[in-house]
Amino acid sequence: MTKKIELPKSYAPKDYEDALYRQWEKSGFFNPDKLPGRRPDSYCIVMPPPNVTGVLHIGHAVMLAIEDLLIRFERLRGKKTLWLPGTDHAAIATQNKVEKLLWEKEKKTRHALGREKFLARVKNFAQESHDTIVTQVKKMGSSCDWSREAYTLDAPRVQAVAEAFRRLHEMGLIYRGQRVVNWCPHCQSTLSDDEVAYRPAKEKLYWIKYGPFVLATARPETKLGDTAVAVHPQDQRYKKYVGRRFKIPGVLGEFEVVVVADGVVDREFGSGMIKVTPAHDFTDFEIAARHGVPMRQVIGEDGRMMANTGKYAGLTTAEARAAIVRDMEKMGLIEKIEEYEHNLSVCYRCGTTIEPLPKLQWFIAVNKPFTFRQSARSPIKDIGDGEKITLKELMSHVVKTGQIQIIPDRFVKTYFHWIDNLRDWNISRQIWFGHRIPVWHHDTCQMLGIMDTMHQPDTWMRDAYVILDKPLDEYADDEIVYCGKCKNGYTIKKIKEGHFTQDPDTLDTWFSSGLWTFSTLGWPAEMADFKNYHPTAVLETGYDILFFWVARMILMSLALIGEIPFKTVYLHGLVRDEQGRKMSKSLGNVIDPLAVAAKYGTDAVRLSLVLGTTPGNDTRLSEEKIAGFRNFTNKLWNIGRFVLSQTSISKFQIPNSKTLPDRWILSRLSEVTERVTRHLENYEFSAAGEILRDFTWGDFADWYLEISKVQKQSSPALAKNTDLILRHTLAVLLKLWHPFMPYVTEVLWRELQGKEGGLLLVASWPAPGAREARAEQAMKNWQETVAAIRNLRAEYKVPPEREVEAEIVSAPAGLSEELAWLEKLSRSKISAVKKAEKKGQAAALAGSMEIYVDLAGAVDRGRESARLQKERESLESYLAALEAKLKNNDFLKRAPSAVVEKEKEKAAAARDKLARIRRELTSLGADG
RNA sequence: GGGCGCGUAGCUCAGUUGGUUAGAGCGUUACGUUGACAUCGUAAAGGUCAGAGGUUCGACUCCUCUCGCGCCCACCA
Repeated sequence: MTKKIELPKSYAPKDYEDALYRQWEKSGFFNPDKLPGRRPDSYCIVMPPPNVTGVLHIGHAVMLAIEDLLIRFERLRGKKTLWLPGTDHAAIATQNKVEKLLWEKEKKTRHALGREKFLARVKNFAQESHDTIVTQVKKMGSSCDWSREAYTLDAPRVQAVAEAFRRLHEMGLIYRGQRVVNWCPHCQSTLSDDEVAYRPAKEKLYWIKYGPFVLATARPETKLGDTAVAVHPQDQRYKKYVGRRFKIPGVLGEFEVVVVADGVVDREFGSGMIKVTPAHDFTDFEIAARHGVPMRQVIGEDGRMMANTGKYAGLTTAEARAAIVRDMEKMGLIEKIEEYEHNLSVCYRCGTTIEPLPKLQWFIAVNKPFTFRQSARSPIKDIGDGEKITLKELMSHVVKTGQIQIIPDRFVKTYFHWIDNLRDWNISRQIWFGHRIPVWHHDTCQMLGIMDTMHQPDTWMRDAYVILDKPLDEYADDEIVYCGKCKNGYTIKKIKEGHFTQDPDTLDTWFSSGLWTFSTLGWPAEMADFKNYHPTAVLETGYDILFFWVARMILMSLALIGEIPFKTVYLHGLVRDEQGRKMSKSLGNVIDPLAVAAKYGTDAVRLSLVLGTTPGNDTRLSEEKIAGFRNFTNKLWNIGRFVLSQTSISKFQIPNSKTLPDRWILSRLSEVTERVTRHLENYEFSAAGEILRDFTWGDFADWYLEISKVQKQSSPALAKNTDLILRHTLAVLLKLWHPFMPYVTEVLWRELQGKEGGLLLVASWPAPGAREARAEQAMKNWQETVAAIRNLRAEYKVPPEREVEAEIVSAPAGLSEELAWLEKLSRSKISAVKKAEKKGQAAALAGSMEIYVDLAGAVDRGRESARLQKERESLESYLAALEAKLKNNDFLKRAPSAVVEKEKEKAAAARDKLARIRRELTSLGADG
């Protein structure tokens, strides 16, 4: 016998959460190596690393809730589970943040501070931000293994990045090239295509006289960099000009262009002819490349006109545009100006208009075949080791063949579409914070390249370097490296003496996060973790970074280790406010997950983010919703409180002798266990949670708990058995709920099991027991009986304290055994009769039973008959529909026989019920 | 310009291979403090599943079109 336990009346999360988390952490069970029992199967999720730019937001909370749910589920199922946490240095985002702070507080730019000092500031900021985030991740109850925590910019990851760069370069996938890139004049950096956002803007379209032609342009200032004119190859109007050169009068005098024919030109837009500015437009750059047209850069990295633009030099592009238009008008070169709307390319971080510029950059080639190397233990299906293939082909292959599954699957299409449009990935960034590109340029060759500007400097310069994949002082002085251009060997000593200069650029932040699934597991070293956990099981993240991140991880993993990074991608939706707007600080509609967790409990917040949501769809969150789930955690708490305070045995066995309600609740529990398990396996978290909630609140609390009160008063033996069922059901429920709401379940588990019971965290997932269909059906009838009596009571406003008398006609066998609880729950005195004896009773139907409730003269006959007539009508139309269906030969002939049978049964039941209602009505009429 | 998603009860959303008299929570209404829980209980009202066609014995579910909302991608200068 254990002593009865007293718990507070309502659940106060803050009294338990922190202590429990510490207890979990201390137990060591977050670390898969310390989990108890034999665990042959590994299961690993690497956490999408939050940026060290600030604090945790509600999006992180969704990510943590779902991943912790998966991890706890699989841990309970006996897998060796690793959830590997970490943070992301988020290069541009973090640098911008610190630059902004620096400017606000000290009115200094990063250049005023200098690279080293500035980086020290960023490092401090990142550290503080990291510490906050870790505390917050813990607050959410995340059961991740902190002993393996990683950071995208810590020493092991720096090593992995350098190694990855060197290997990809060796494979011929990384190259240096002169290309027009997205340049943000504010961030002073290039951006990848995905970092460009679009903003609709009203702009002017200038129709200009262009030598013998007229054409339309939105950017007259780029005329200074024009080197060609392009038309559509099939355009009859201009065919005769193709290949010819023309002198074009301009604001700085005449210049020469060549007319080329290219398919990208739209004959319908403008005059069907475009001016080509290879240095400042992506399309133009490609046209120029296809036709060997020279390039002339006129806009600099500061977003201003360069020295070669005469009197316009130094003006911003906007100023230059105004000035040039004015000058052209004077020269009579402007034909007309139209208004039109189009999408302006802007920096997704700061909103500044993008300037396309030519720059020497590092790229990853996605369309270049390379020699694919398979992983020995987890090879990619249907691809041979050593096969020549492009990254694009590989990336679509693994998704097309289902080796990587994306949930929800509609994103597969989006993924393919993205791949189809993918261009070489620009990985250089002209910012300071991040992974420095591990390349040292050979100064002599660089000089020769620059002197050779008349030719193509980039082809010369792009090979003039060595790659050093570790810090300079880790090399021996006499080690020799070779310049890729002059092919001469140089000692490290020479490099130290300053004959080489390190590339000033850093890598795109997605380069390092692309390695995340394996750089966190020890790669490039062949560590046990890497062998045990790669490929990882699931990558869970928001659909908004499918391209940025998910696709990059697939790319890196395939190229570098010949494996998929994860088997399943689960994409959650974005959390919006109750009006469906994005949460943002400026709108003031953000819900801070930690604030609401403090107010309503972490479990409630987690439930509100998981239930009522579907993958890939945005959800609306309100405090009311969270409060609703707080109510539920309290409900569970009180269920636990009741069981704990009412039961006085500590055993967990199911008794041999069981009542109908006992058999019913166990059967239902089996069904729930089975369905919840299946839904969780299928990533249907919401469905699993709803089934559990309905069972917990409905079947268990509303019915079984109430029935148990009656059973416990019946006999000592029955009371003991009831206790066993109560404790068993609660124990199973706590396990099933644990992945959703770890805290309250762990507290109740401790109270239920005592110290010897161990932590719920590492308990075992329940296996469904046997189902008892007959018990479920019988119970359903009795529940309907209770509901029918309650219904009539409510209808006639019988005060709750008053007991009524009820007669049941054609009650099935077994009524006497259930009588006690039926009477208690319906607050009635029930007797079985052959035929209703008393007058003035209200009637209802439950299953095959007819129930009469004596309302002691309170029955309003008119109302009673109106009620029955209403029921009759709906039943009649229902039956009519069924009968029509059953008369339909096509239905009988074509529908599966099981369906036909089912419809027949329904019709029979309806007919029976209808007959009885009609009887009621006549008796009601006869009485009057 | 392409592509995707959404439109189901007043609100937020479920609805798993087409076969229920279409469900839940919140809200509303009525009654209620019966020793776990008022962060609660019992019961009720509330939907021509955006609209129009089509396929089918049968459509919330599949197809086509229309309307409304949202998102993503794109080299119309």
